[in-house]
Amino acid sequence: MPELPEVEVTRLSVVERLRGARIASVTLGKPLRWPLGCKPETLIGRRVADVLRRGKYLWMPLDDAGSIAPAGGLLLHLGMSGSLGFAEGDAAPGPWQHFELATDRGRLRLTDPRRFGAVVWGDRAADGPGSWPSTGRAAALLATLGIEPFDPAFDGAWLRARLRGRRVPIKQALLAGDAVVGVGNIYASEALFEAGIDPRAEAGRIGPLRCERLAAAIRAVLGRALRAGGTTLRDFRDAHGMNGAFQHEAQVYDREGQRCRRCGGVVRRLLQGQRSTYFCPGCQFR
DNA sequence: ATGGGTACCTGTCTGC
DNA sequence: TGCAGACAGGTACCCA
Repeated sequence: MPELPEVEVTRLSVVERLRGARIASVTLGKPLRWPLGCKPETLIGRRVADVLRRGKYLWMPLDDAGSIAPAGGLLLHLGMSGSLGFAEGDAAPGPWQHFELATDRGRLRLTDPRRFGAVVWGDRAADGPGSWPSTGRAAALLATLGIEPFDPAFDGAWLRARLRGRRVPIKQALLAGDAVVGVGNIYASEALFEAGIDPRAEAGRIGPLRCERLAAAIRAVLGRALRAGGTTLRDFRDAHGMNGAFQHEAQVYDREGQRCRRCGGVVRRLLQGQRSTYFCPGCQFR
């Protein structure tokens, strides 16, 4: 579900409350995608130092509280159907709430019906540079990620260099996340529409000018989605329970058979790598 | 190295 | 009404 805008909206909705919160207990429900990777007791008594985002991951570095335990934090992924929220009162966890971090600032819960999400302990060097995980699974998950789309270094030249030689369709290259992060199935279709590029175009054969347009389109679309509070197709909510509104702004996503808002042609759907792609044949070219 | 397919899991909707 | 099948925002992993 959540692509970069939804993850960032989620982050913004929890960061103030969690920053400085002291962990009192950890409760696990059904297994998520990966095991937590540490004993829950390891977390107790530590404070959440911050809530950061990298791609579609959230990273919560923990103060080590002067304990003998290793320095580290929690890496969260919302998968396809995950969302975060704070439990009200003493409500028992719902059937889809598989992780709870009880703190002195409230009880953070991950709700995730499909359980493609994850919460993973990440080690970081106690005196290492920065606060990101340095070893283990959490570090490995972050290691292959591409550039952040809002990084000033991300532009057409960067994109073109990362796509060079790749023969997969551009839509699939964007989803792979090793060139630029955060673009999922919705925003890949939307960005390609905005850039006027056919999703079937060979990634490595897109010229400099069109790469520039695509990089700009990715930033523009993600920015608009962020300002709209993300996209809520079904279950996405931020931690305040707010829906996103970008689905009303989508030009092609989930609009198969409807009129293109730009040219009046008919929006088409096709399958690429088992995922639906939406595009307008009248506005997008190879 | 790249690319294709499979797998994980559950809910919802469509069509027969 | 029941039921099978398709499909859903992600991505690691295995094999060619």
